[in-house]
Amino acid sequence: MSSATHDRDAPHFALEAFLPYRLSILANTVSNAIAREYQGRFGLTIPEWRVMAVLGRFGPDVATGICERTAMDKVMVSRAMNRLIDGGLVNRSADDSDRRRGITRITRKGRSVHDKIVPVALEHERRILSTLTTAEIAEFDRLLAKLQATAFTNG
Amino acid sequence: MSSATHDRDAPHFALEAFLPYRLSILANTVSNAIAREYQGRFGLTIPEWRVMAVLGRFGPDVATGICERTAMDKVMVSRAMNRLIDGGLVNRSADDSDRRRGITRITRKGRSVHDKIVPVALEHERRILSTLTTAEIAEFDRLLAKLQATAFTNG
DNA sequence: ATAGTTTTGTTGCATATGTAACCAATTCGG
DNA sequence: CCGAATTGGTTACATATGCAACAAAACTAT
Repeated sequence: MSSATHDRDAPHFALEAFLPYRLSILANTVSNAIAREYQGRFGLTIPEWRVMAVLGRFGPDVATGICERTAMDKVMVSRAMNRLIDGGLVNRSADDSDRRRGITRITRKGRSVHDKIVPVALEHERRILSTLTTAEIAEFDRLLAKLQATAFTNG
Repeated sequence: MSSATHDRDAPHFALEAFLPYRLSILANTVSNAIAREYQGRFGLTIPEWRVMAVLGRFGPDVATGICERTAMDKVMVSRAMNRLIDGGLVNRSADDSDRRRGITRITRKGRSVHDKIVPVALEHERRILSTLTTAEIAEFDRLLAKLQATAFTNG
């Protein structure tokens, strides 16, 4: 039978139910909202914020270390760090024992910005998750981790 | 006490546990894998594929309609459609009752490509979800929908 | 020592994407 | 009807991003 959906023996495909599509939409919606907020209130992009978050938590590190902890490639990290240096939020000094490496550390100003963003970020997360019960949050967390593990394995 | 994590009274923030970060990583991992596959096997980008999917399912439509059904903005849709026209997968004819509107329809060639991609897409989705049980898939689906609903509301 | 390889990070180029300006067709208000 | 606002879609420009080539430093192994 010929229905409103235009299929003559065609395989049926519903984009709006397709997991990669839905994941992409949700992640982009969330990311864009956060990006606008960080940009507006702190003048930071998301890559910059990720670098700040890692430096703020783990202390001085080299670009390669930041790459691993942020899942960003080295080009993105390099550019984000250079913008942060321009803004005076971090500084970099050569590692004397290996002068290819530049050790980046957060500045006092950077620490101050970092400490202002963290509560905003956590509040944002809380707001997103506020639609779920505690049990649902835990479950979503668990499923996300499971998916992430296999996504990386296959990719 | 001063631990390995570099915090002196600083708010603690764990990037790897931050939901927006995790969502972004997972969505990008999945999207990139799919994008490579569609590009390699069918020469389509993801925006192009979304347009094809909607035309294939709902039949001829105008760009504005495609925008709504794909959650892409009109610039992206315009560009994707023009590339599809260049490739001969869709064609466009002016709507005589409103000559601003261009009605896009899938061609025979486009339909053939569409019908080849759909099983590949579904198989990809199946593989991603293969780590979850049926019940978990249903639950993840439900939670995703809940999150999506509020994300759009707030955003 | 020294040539070849690996590591670290940057730069160049090509592509992707969003915002805003824009053009053309249509509708709306009087 | 006619000028103003609206709508459908494209183009221009500014950014963002990924890949590959690169330069410099440091290893490796003879």
